[in-house]
Amino acid sequence: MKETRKTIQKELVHEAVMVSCDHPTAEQIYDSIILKHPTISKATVYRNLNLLVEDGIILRVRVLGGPDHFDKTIRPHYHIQCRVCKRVDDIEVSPDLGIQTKIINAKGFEVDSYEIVFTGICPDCLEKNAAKSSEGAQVWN
Amino acid sequence: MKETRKTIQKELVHEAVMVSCDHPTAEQIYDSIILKHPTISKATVYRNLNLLVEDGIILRVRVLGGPDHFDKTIRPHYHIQCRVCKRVDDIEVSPDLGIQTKIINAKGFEVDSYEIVFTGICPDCLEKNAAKSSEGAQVWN
DNA sequence: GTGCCTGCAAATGTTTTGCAAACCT
DNA sequence: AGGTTTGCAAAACATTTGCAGGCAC
Repeated sequence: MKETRKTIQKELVHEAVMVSCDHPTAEQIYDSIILKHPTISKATVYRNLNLLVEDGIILRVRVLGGPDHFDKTIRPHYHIQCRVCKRVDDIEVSPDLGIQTKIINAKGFEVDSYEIVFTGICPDCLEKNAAKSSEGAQVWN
Repeated sequence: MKETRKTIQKELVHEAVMVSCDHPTAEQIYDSIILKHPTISKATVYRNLNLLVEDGIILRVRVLGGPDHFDKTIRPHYHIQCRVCKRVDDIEVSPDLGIQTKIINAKGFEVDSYEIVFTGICPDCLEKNAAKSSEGAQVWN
């Protein structure tokens, strides 16, 4: 059994994720910590995020083609990323998808999990586009 | 309308994807081409893969936490990645998941797409583990 | 001949790692 | 004291980009 020590840095990283309302990236977590504790290094933030994920205290949200985000909510749920501003948010699917691994023809694979990442446009960016397009500008395609 | 020229390199990249039985990464495509055409550069492989994806000739398969894979099969389908050897394979889901974007409570997001990536263990790695564990070794947890 | 495409090297962005010093228990 | 953790810098990894020369049309 590996010993785990309590350090200020570990506490700060944990706190930063717990306090966040969105789903911050390692970079954003680093930026928020450095305001109060300017000597912390980015490597330490990454190391502690990995420890917290391993211990099941926080969730790693991988998105396609960008940095990982982190989530204080452990309960199983899905995520959506805005394709304009890259923000990640939780998503509830109703009714539950109920993907049964046994109904999957997996070519002999033993399926243990799946992840769904939705892509869309967030309310803020929808609104910004509505404003912009009324003056003839096309913000995205 | 942007002109598109026919080049040997473009042809080689296209061919390499079409000939593959698995779902190669850019690196693997580069490795296979360089055997017959040793002067091609990796940047050219990446550039041509991007062009082929843009033109809808091949599919980019993004997996979580690793390099992109490429797929000659355009028909919509899902993918599974072996968490041991990282191999990607096609997967058929029956019945169709039928995720309706309108039944999703998306917190005001306009949902336009989703991707599902399954994770599991491929037949080859299952077999290898069976052999190893009979002699007391644990290959993975 | 125009200008897209290539090869090379360097840059980018994200994350990990080697190492010596500092810290926790 | 002994082993962990930190901070820093450098490496690792996947991919993109700037540029000068080459090739397609």
